[in-house]
Formats: sequence, structure tokens, C-alpha cells
Amino acid sequence: MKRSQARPTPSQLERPILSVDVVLLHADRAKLHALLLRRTEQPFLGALALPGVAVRVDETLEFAARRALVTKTGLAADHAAGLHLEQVATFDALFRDPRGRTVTVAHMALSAARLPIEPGSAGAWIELSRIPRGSLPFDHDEILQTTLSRLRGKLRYTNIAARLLGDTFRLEELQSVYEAILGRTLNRSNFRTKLLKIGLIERAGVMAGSTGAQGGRPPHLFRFTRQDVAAEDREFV
Amino acid sequence: MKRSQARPTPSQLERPILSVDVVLLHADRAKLHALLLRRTEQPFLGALALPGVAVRVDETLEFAARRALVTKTGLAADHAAGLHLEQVATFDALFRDPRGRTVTVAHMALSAARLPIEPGSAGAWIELSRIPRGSLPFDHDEILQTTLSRLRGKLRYTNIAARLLGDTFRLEELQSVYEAILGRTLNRSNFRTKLLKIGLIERAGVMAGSTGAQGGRPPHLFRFTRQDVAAEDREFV
DNA sequence: GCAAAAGTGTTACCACTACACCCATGC
DNA sequence: GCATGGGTGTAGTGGTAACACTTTTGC
Repeated sequence: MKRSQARPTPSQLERPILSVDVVLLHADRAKLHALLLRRTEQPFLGALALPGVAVRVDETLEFAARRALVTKTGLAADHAAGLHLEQVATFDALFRDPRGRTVTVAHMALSAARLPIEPGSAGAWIELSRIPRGSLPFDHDEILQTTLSRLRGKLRYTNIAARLLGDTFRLEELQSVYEAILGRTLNRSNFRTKLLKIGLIERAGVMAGSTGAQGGRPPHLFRFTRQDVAAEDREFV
Repeated sequence: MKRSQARPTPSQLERPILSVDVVLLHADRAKLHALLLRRTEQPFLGALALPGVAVRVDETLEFAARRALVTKTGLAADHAAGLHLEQVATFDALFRDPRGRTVTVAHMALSAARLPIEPGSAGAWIELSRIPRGSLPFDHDEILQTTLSRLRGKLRYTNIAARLLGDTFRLEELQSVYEAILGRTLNRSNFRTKLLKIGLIERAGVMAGSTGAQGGRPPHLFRFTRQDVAAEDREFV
């Protein structure tokens, strides 16, 4: 940390810029969507990218991440304040940003609702399957994949799915979220039995009326038993 | 990323310093040891702390982490180059360093051997139970705990323990490493059966002669089947 | 009554745990 | 031969996966 007495070389005084990038996810009709930003400047003008900002000296990474969502995508500040936000990993490849050395701390944000984006802004919700590998600028493909991998991991032993759904939900909705993230189908009967047995979710009344067009038995509503994101003793999916 | 046209305020131009801190771990006689550094300057002069350096503009985080080990603790450069090194998390509390805003990327390094520290240097191997909570400066306690938690997690579903042992080892040694990290005893018979059944380890001959002072059956030697750190399908401890 | 959606039960299988017992060596 | 460390087997238990079946609604 102490600078040497001799005249410092440029590489000893120049420092990497620190930034944050945010992957905001939302589950809509059994599909995962990410909030992307259409770039309005070079490089990668016009491309869809993750929202991000340089970190200021007087703010935390979490603060910077929420600031990125608000200022870059037109998300309402109070909406951004309520999002689940957690650090994923730090990306540091030397030439990841052609403008200069920037190290970025990737964050995962989860939203229970498809939050409204300010129409004039550059933000847009994009379904994940419509983001081909290699289509995002910088190293944002890698950041997205790492984030999804992290989400997949935490889904197996935490109640993090609660952050992607409203207070109450049908079991079929919950299962859809799990299936969308895990990328495989789950057995309906076993899914219900297990999640109830380990006490991850509990009943919250019955939904009024049916859901489908052709009728069908009205579903129960459920809620997560814990409001905070907590780890279970063992994996359960 | 684009600077505003108006005259920038200090907080818009000042940036956090980026650093790395390294938790180098080694398993010795069923105990985990960490490489710590006795500080030779303020603040926290004389205290034991994690090795760390500020990141230069032209180096990766991994490079900086190895540089920290070599320059701060007197570890041989070729030894440092062979260590398993992975990113853990980024720590960003506003006042974590009294000298100024510094964001640090914590790294976990694992060594198969108790690497020799240069005698004149400030480095020392300290057994983890001899590092009381709250005894490390800065937020290094939190960094250490987070690193151990990560190691504990990866132990459950990867072969990362291979990085803490030599090429071949007795099963009892391996079990000791697992027990030291998990903080609980494991059943010898089941441990052996499971690790062999899932193919995590394989036999590598029989050790010549006995180990104990009072005799005993000569143990088999084992090795990990995979040399790279890879995830299993399911947790196994 | 029929189709659709949701809820429940059953069974076979597999994995995990705990424990006991057997084997090979030094002294 | 006995203590010690290492290797192997097994029975009981509990969780999981696959599947069939029942309930409740709309039309």
C-alpha cells in the first residue's frame, strides 16, 4: 500500500477502474427474463448489454448496483430499493473493456414482478432463450452465464425462489420457476410432497375460481415459510 | 462510463482503490493452517493479517494474488505459481481500510505442502484454532470466515480436497482433511465406501511398511481420479 | 358426462447410517 | 498373542422416483 520512494512507474500509479454490472432477472409465465440495456454510445452502440456503472469512492457496491438500474434503465428508485441483490463474482480480464482497464463486480438482482421500465429509457425485458450465446458485448455473456449458474446452485438449497414470485402463488407457478432455472422438468407430485415436508412452503388459502379456460380444480395458494433467504440443511431439488 | 460535461465533483472523479487479499490454507496433521503476515507498518502494526496488494492496471486479480504471496511473505515464486487459487468474494465496506476507500477481492489459495516461508519475511503458518475471532485487523476476520465457508461448501460437491493433499495419500489423511474443514467427525467405513463408489478417488498401490509406532496393517494409497477441480452430480458429504 | 387442472397415495428401489467384524502388521 | 491401524460386510432406516388414481371445476 505504501508507495515506493523512487519515482513510481505509470503501472504503479495507474489503477483499474472499478464498476458493477447487474443481471436483473424475473420469471414470467415459466420463462426467465433479464433486464437489458440498449447501448446509446460506443463501443457496441445499439447492442443489448447489462446495466452497469463505475463505482464512486463514497458508495458501496450494492448502492452502485441499484444506481445502475435506476439511472440506466429508468427503473423507479423505490422499485430498485426493494429488489433482492447479491454479489456474484468479479470479472477482471485485462481487455474486457476496450476503453480501458475496468474490473467489474457482477451482481444478481431478482424481481417478483415484471417491473415497469420507463418508456423513453433504453431498458427492456428480454427472455433468456432469445439471448443467443455470444450476442452480448464485453464479457456480458460470461457474466450472465455465471449468474444463472449461481442462481441454479442456490435454488437447490435455499428459498431464493421466493424473490422471483409474489407473496402467494400456485404450486404450478413455483414449479415452473424451478423448471425454468434448472432447465429440466420436475415431477409434480414429488415436488409438492418434498417442499411441504421440509417446510419450505406452506398453504395460504385457496384461489377463488378456476384458472384454465376449460375449468379444472381451483388450486391452493402457497407462501414461503421464511421471508429471508436462508439455506436448508440439504439440497432438495 | 461517460463523464458528465459539467465540472465533475470529487466523488465523481475519485475512485476506490482495488486490492486483493489471499487466504492461503494448508492441512497439516488433521489441522488447517493459514499463512498470515505480521504487519510491519501502520495501521495495525505488529498484528497478524492476510497478505494483500493493490491491483496494478496491467495485471489480473490472480496475478496480483500470487504477487502478494511472493512479495509479502517470502514464498518462492515457483511455489506460488503452482497453488490452487480461486476468487472468493469482494469486500467493499466503506471504512474497511482506515487509510482510504479500498475494495478488495478475497482469494482462496490451497497448498498441498507446508510451503517454506523465507525466514526473514513476515510470513508465518498459523493453525486456524489459534486465530481467535476478532483478532485479525481490517475485515480480515470476515474474509477468513467467508473463505472457510466457501471451502466447506465446495468440499461437499467437488474434489477440491485434492489441492490440499499430495498426489497420493492414505484414506485416513483424506478423512482428516474433510473432518478439519467440516468441523465434525465422519464414519470411516462409509467415507471410504462412498468416495470409492462415486469414483472420486481410486487406489494407487499399498504403502510400504506400517505407519504407526505400534504396527498396524499397511494402508492403501489413493489418488483423486480427476486432476482438475470438478463438480459432482450430487453432494457426497 | 367429459376434459382439464390440481391434489393424493402407493410401491419399488436406492442411499445412508450405524455397527460389527475381519485382516495385517510391530512389538 | 495382543494392541493398533486399516479394510469389509450387513441390516435397518428413510428418502426418492415413477406412476396411478381421485377430486373439483367449466362447459
